[in-house]
Amino acid sequence: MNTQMKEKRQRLMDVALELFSEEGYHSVSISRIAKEAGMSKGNTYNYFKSKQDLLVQLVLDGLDELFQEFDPNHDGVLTEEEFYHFIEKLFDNIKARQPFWKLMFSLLLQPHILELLEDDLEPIGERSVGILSSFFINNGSNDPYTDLLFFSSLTKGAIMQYVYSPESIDIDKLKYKIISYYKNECNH
Amino acid sequence: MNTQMKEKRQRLMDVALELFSEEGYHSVSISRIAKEAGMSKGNTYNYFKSKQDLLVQLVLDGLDELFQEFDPNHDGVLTEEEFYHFIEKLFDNIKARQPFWKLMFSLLLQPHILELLEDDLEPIGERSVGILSSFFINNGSNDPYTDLLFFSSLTKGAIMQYVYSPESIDIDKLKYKIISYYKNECNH
Amino acid sequence: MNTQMKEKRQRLMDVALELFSEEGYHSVSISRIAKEAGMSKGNTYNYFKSKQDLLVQLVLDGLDELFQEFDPNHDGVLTEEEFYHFIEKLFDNIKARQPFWKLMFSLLLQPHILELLEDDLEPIGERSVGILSSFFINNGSNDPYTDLLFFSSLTKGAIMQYVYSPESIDIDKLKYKIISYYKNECNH
Amino acid sequence: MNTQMKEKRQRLMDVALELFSEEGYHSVSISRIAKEAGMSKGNTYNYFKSKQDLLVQLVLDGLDELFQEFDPNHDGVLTEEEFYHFIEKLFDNIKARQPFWKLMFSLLLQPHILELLEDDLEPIGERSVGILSSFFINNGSNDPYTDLLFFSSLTKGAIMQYVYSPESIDIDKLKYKIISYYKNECNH
DNA sequence: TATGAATGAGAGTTCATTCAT
DNA sequence: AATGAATGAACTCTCATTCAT
Repeated sequence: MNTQMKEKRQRLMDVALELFSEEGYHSVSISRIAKEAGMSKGNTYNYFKSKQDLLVQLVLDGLDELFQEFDPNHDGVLTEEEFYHFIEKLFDNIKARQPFWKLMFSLLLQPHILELLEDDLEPIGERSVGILSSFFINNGSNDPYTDLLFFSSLTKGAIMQYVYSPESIDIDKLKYKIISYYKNECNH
Repeated sequence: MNTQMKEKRQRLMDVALELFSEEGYHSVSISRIAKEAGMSKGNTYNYFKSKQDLLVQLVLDGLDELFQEFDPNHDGVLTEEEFYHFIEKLFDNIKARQPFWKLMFSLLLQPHILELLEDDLEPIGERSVGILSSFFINNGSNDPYTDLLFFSSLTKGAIMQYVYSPESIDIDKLKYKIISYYKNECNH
Repeated sequence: MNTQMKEKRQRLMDVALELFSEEGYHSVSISRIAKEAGMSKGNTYNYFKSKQDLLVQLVLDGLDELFQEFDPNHDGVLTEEEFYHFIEKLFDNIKARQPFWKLMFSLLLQPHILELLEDDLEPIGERSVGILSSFFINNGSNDPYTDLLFFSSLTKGAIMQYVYSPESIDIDKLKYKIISYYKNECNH
Repeated sequence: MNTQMKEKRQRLMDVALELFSEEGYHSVSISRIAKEAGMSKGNTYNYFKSKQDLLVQLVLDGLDELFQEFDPNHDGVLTEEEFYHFIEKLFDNIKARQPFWKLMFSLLLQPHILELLEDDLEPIGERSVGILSSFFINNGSNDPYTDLLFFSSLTKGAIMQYVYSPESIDIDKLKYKIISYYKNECNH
């Protein structure tokens, strides 16, 4: 695949991400995506073998980008400092890639679509669970599983509120409160 | 509307809630709902004047039930005890009415659908914001807005995780951790 | 059929005539007619065996009324005075029974519906042709057929214009002009 | 739009004109038109964006053709000779384009459909009224409005009779009688 | 006689996908 | 690689008609 094709493929994905996240997967037609990406309906099938495939690639690409940013490339052990840094980066990422997160969250609630991604999402989930559990254990938790649940509730809820109505949320204050919660030794 | 009709109407709503929440509003056709409810497609229009109307009734009915459980019929002031009680009841409700919450959350991420319900949801939202803000202020918060965000992130995230995969979540432990977080005087 | 039934039947026909003529046969549903006549959808089938039957009865009834008014009960010979009187009465009738004429004219252009009425309409047509042809012959016409065409064009066109937009037509002036045309000896 | 597409579009319009005029707009379905035009139902929507649009295009196209034939490109003043010529051409047109006139007349009696075309038809009507009124005034009429009504009744009635049953009408004789009526100085 | 729930066929329309060009 | 006409299945919704009550 040459440069020009890659560009077109990327343009399709950009447009699709924007539209899917704003209007929903089912409400956006292939011809609309094609038109807004400046190409013909039929030609999209040279880049993605179906509408669903486009969605899946979208998510996989998004997850890849996420990895590149978050993959600590280390032994899977999080220091306290790295944990705070992780939170900071997570919130930065949400702000920077709002449409992607919006799409992901809307898919989360539609298991039938999500099943297509299961194989790709599972290792990510497991790895995160592992790393964070270890972190909580290392920090003296006697119920790391629940601590993990609490943490992921907090972050998922924060993300959801932000992608749903970013203008009415002061996401930075929320982030600081979350960080300060974990810094507060009461919780150790 | 006699008993038999009420039953059929209810059956339609039950089926629709189940399917909408599992597969998404757009993926479920009226004919499918009709078939699973054991009647003809056309007949559903004797009960709901459109597919959208069915969705709206579903949500409004669900919210009504919610009110009956939560509307404390009081002055809008929450004591600490009532606040914990509220959390308890909220989690009970989520467990008891998982499909409804799943539907609500999937709608939350589809603004175009949500707009239909805006008028009904807004007063609820505003009321909750008012009551909870007052509570945080009364309990010594100097940033009730962020406290509210933190609280609603926690609960929304918890709900989302639970409705997405109830079998992999120990929702009770999470609930206790949330309650104990607020009981812990560190946060006062 | 007792009095009450006749009344209901008549009410249905009145409502149907009004609606069909204003909105068109296909645009008006049986349930709408039933509702506006103050009865149930199903019950209309005790009075007319189908929607089409209702239409046909409507037209036949209307034609009957027309007969009663126009049937000269004489030998089929029109004097000049009777001819002018006929025109006068025709225009009176159009003004008095505008919906009926509107319906008739809209059916005229839909042969497939009209075919159902062919048997009933044919004798009327033939009789009129006969009487009017004789009249034109008696008055010195050497092409009674064309005179008849001219006359029926005039009257049909006048009716059509009137039923289509009665408020923008001074039908009386038109009537007088038509009569005076035939009184004017130039045309003999 | 290339030649082949133009042909198919034209074929659709031809079929639709034939069917609409014979059976009425509401009685003819898009699938029927598609089938008789030899294409799939869905494909018709590549040529017309709705059934209504097809109808409107049909009428507008027909009116355009009419204009090309009738628009004298002059100052709006009709000489006597031009007036007779206009009648001749009108009757020629009716013979040549019977289905179009049949459709137009059937629409005339269905106000709800006609409203769609009001904006396009109004200027034509007004222009005709103006030109013909002037003609009657110039020819010594002291009631041009009624003369106009008389004239348009005659022509409308003639057209209607012809499109309704062309085989039973000698339209040429009727035309000559109309012309000779206006030539006859009695009417001056 | 009267009701209106129920049916089933069919309407207009959309759209993912294919395919000839 | 690129186009968009063409397909066919599916969609929401309507309505004449029937039938149990």
